[in-house]
Amino acid sequence: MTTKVAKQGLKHGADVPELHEALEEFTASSGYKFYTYIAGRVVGGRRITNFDPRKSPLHLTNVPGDWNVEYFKKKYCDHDPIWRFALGNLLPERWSNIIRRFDLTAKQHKIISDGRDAGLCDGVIIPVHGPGGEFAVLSLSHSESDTQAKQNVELDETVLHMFALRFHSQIRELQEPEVGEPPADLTSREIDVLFWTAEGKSTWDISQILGISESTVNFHISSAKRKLGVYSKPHAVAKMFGFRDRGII
Amino acid sequence: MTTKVAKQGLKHGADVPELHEALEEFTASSGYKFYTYIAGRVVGGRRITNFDPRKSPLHLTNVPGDWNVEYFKKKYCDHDPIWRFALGNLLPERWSNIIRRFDLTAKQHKIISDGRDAGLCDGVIIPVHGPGGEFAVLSLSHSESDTQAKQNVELDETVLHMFALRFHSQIRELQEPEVGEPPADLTSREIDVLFWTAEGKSTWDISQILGISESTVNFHISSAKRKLGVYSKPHAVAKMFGFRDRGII
DNA sequence: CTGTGACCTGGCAAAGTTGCCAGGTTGCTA
DNA sequence: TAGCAACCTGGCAACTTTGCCAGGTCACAG
Repeated sequence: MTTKVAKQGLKHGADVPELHEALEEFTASSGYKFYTYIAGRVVGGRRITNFDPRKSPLHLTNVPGDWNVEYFKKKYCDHDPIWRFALGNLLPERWSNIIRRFDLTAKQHKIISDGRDAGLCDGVIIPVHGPGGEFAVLSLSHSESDTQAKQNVELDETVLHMFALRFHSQIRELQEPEVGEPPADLTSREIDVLFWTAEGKSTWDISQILGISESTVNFHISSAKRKLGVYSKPHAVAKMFGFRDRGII
Repeated sequence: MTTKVAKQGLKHGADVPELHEALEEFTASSGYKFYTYIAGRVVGGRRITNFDPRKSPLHLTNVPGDWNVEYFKKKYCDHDPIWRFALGNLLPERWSNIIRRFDLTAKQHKIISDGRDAGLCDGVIIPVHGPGGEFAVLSLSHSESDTQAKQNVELDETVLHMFALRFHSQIRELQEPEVGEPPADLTSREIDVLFWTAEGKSTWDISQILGISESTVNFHISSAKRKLGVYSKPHAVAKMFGFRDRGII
């Protein structure tokens, strides 16, 4: 399995159904049985939304039954050690390694065992982190333990990782096209004041930090808001962090 | 160049000088001349600080002269299209492609041309995103344009990417292992009100959107702020999307 | 049934923000 | 040397937020 495999089916400009098909094929060729891909944005440290909380995160899976629905309904993601591992780490890891390496709570053992009952015995979790809390996981698994299962002999976690990154990168292009908005050309001082605003400082605090008057801080904040096309500081901060804006200016 | 190359010198438990040496070797074998690796945490959308915000970001480079010092001193990172691209994207990209694909401002053209004067003519930027705004870039470059330069014929951006991810993953293990606060367990209503706050809505607006009273909106915002340990809405908005926590429980 | 936590409502004073006005300095470039 | 953009300052009225108080309903678990 070479790096070429990691790109299979990921042709430029593919739509979600085409990408889903590529995921099916990749899973099969990797020797795993089940895949679950979830993409969204981390909120409050452990959950994810599709940023707009009225929608649910993007969810592609071939796990039978209601496991994935139940998982989020019961807020398993708040405690699941595998989910939590993915949220805090960058590289793929085998479930068995995570379970072995950490001392799990009773609640966590129950989640693992419920998963086994649903046919998810062992597998690999691949985290994908992006800007502004963007987050996705690709979870590949089967119903027997890794040692029993016949995996692709050339299987390398690196290749799984590259596929996940490329797959997610294509998905995110389809999520928020957001082409219309001209990017704001903020001055360094405008970035300064918004930065400290995001750190929780009031205009008076910022005037002391930057050694300028409170009026000036207000002036720069107003300019920044005007350029960003917003009418409140939280909105300006959110936009600065690039939640909605993938521009480079 | 196979996936094995991406792991060269990255033996488990290596310290920063050993990793630095591995980076030197990898750069040489890749056919590039200069490397710059910067790791930290994104603040205010476009700048970075160290994991520990009191220190400066981790910085490993062999670029001669004061270019890298000047770069941050002059706040080039606020506008540099290559830096901004890395902040907003997941996959490696050639500088020349970024410059070609976007309409740059005069300020941005000047940064590129200043870089050329410092001997950084063309190269590739590799972004690495992590949880809670964790961010690193590996920039590999040379003093001639890509087409003129003699690169490793087997060079594949995928391999550069894998090296960067593994390299950064090792570096982060060496940073202060537990800087994180426990993640805030926000209720869905608290997430709702912060979401609409981030969208620029006032408490009155939100009361209309959610069909509750303004007092209730205030109540939920207060609860969320208390849980997040902050005293302003902009700070809460920034923090809700910027939590850093590496534990799994 | 009692406790717990999420969710909801109202009011009020102090503090902070917003949007507007007017003006000034500095450094660069045409 | 004139123009320009970034940066800086001060003031003021209208508005919003903050942090506190008091109280309520509802669903669910021990």
